[in-house]
Amino acid sequence: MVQKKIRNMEEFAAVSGISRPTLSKYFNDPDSVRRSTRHKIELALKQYDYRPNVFAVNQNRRKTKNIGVVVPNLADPFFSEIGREVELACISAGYSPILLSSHGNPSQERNNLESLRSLKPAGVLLAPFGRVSDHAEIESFNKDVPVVLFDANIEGICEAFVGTDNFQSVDLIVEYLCRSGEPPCFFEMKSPTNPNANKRRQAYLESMERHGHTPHIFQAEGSEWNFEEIGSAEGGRFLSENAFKTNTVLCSNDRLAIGMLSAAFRQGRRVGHGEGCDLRIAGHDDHPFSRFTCPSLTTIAQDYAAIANRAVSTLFRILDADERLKQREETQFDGKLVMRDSA
Amino acid sequence: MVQKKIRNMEEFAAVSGISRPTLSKYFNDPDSVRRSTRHKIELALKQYDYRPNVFAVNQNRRKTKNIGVVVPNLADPFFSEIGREVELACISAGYSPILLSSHGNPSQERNNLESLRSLKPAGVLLAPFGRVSDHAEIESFNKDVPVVLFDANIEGICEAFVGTDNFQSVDLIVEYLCRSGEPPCFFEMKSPTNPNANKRRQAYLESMERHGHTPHIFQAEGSEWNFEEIGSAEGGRFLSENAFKTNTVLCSNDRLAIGMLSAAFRQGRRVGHGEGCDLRIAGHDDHPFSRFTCPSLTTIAQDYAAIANRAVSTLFRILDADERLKQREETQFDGKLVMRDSA
DNA sequence: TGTAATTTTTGACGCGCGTTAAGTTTTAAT
DNA sequence: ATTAAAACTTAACGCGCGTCAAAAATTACA
Repeated sequence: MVQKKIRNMEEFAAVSGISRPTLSKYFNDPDSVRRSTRHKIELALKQYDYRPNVFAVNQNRRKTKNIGVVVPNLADPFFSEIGREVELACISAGYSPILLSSHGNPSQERNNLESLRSLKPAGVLLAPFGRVSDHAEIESFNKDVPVVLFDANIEGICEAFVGTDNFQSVDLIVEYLCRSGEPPCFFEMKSPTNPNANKRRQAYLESMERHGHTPHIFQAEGSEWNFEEIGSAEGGRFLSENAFKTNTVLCSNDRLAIGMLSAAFRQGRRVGHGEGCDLRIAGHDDHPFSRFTCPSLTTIAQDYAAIANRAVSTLFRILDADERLKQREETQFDGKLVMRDSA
Repeated sequence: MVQKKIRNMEEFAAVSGISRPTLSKYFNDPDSVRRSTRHKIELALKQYDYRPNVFAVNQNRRKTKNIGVVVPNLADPFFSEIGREVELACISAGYSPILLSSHGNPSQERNNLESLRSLKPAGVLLAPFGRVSDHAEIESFNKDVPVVLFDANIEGICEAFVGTDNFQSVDLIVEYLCRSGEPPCFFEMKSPTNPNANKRRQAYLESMERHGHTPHIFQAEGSEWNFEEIGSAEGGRFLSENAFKTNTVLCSNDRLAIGMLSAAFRQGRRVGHGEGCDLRIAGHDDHPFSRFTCPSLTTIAQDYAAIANRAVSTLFRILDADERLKQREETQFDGKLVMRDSA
């Protein structure tokens, strides 16, 4: 069944017996044509595999069916996971996601937005760096294309933010740690670019106060993305110097915790809450590898799927209504405590 | 300095004093115009930030400046690393990489190639699943768009393949393990889809024979992408049953090894080559997390950058010459032994 | 300074599709 | 059967740029 190759919509109109404007309507929205013509078209589509030329289609449209998805670093499994969820949600809504990683480089974030501009996306889902992001650029971008932030919030910018409630989640694990042993110290990066890190520190301070304990914060030098390395080197240093005031350390995120666990192992420390253990380490994020650390890492699980879906649905609400939200929305999902062996 | 917004090349021609066809030539290849006009254009570009409309540009071109990059699973750090290297190499060559992940799903690999078709890419860099890839589809795709395979080879298909020489790398680590202790058993998935896995098994068999030892292969059930889980569950079972014939296990890849290390830890086994250790575990790939396992993982490092750069340069050689290679090329880089604490 | 080679300009057509306006057919309802 | 609404067809224009041919301008070289 060798069919004549269809070169354009004109030719497809000829073989399908449907006029070109109607076909154009159909490809724009299959439900916008009469049921019977839709059947005719789809029958013809099976015989002759024709697809509208993507570039010609988008040339005239002011908005495309593209959704930009920008994450700070795909090498971080957290973002590859949530990026995937977001991608899937976009596809099932009939949009084409374009996933861009900023490779841990804030200036790349600007580049990515810049390239997205020329792709005329209908909307953008952005997980920003935070403090080091180009706020002005993002704000200006949002004027042209609706942007929904996820994971990391930038106060007052863009249409909406979807993430995890760090105050709830940190309080949850602090409460658990206090209840089940010595109150935790807090281990983090010295100058985190990520706003979540700042919130977690704040949440730790408030939570400790609420539970009537003295907070102890330990900060690691370094500003790169190699958190494991930093957790291992700096966390290991604190450990070997016996700097921590209690036998329990809450790390600002799992990657730091993974590094610290490796340092603890090297130093022969017994980590965990069981018999013969003298150190407890906990994290935050439920990193895909946290189940396989030694010992497995007690942490907070963020609801990846919920965050991704809410971010996407919020964006689509804007796109469907074809107007911006009356008011900026912030959604924060609860984290869940994942009790494993390390604390 | 509020400049009039430029809407198209016509208007930019007006304000820059250069004719539209010359501008078109310039944007196609800046070196194709006279030096002085190039300067004029670039001067004007700084004043009025104009960019050619991507869609209009690509509508008429049969080939675009897009390069498709397809990897089986971005959630695997190996692929996010190598994907990044490939992206950077494309950008520095003036192309626009489009990174697509198949999310561990072979049928998604076909979908990705299908979507790429409509983007008329100049070339594609594909890390295929291997056995479960749609060979016919890939071969047919390669007829329209030159494809260079990397990481995983499919015999005789596409223009070229770039990867690691598994026979060299496995021999290297087998030799090391034999020299420094008991000869290794081999732990792998029962029905790996990845051709590298099969080569590594074969390489293990040959290497053991060469060194005069009896090979022992242990295979885990399961066919998913959660290698750590499988390594932990199945590898842990073999460990607890004392199934391994020697005290040394070479895992087919680091992710299996990471899982097995966690199982060994749970069982209280002392892993390593030092005093008081009764088990050695080694991996392959130098996964980003292998430095932070407990103990740190002895493994084989693949030369990510070399593979990525060679794959990209091979593709560009085809694009520049505008003709296919006379003969299919295969390049295999040597792996390097990374000695850490686990073996 | 003259001539040839190179580069640019002018003018025009085409790509494939979105979109509109006016006319025609089909459908649903009276 | 009558009528209005809904859906479709026909014809045509425009989008922004690639590309071509012929004419004009610039450069290189002797």
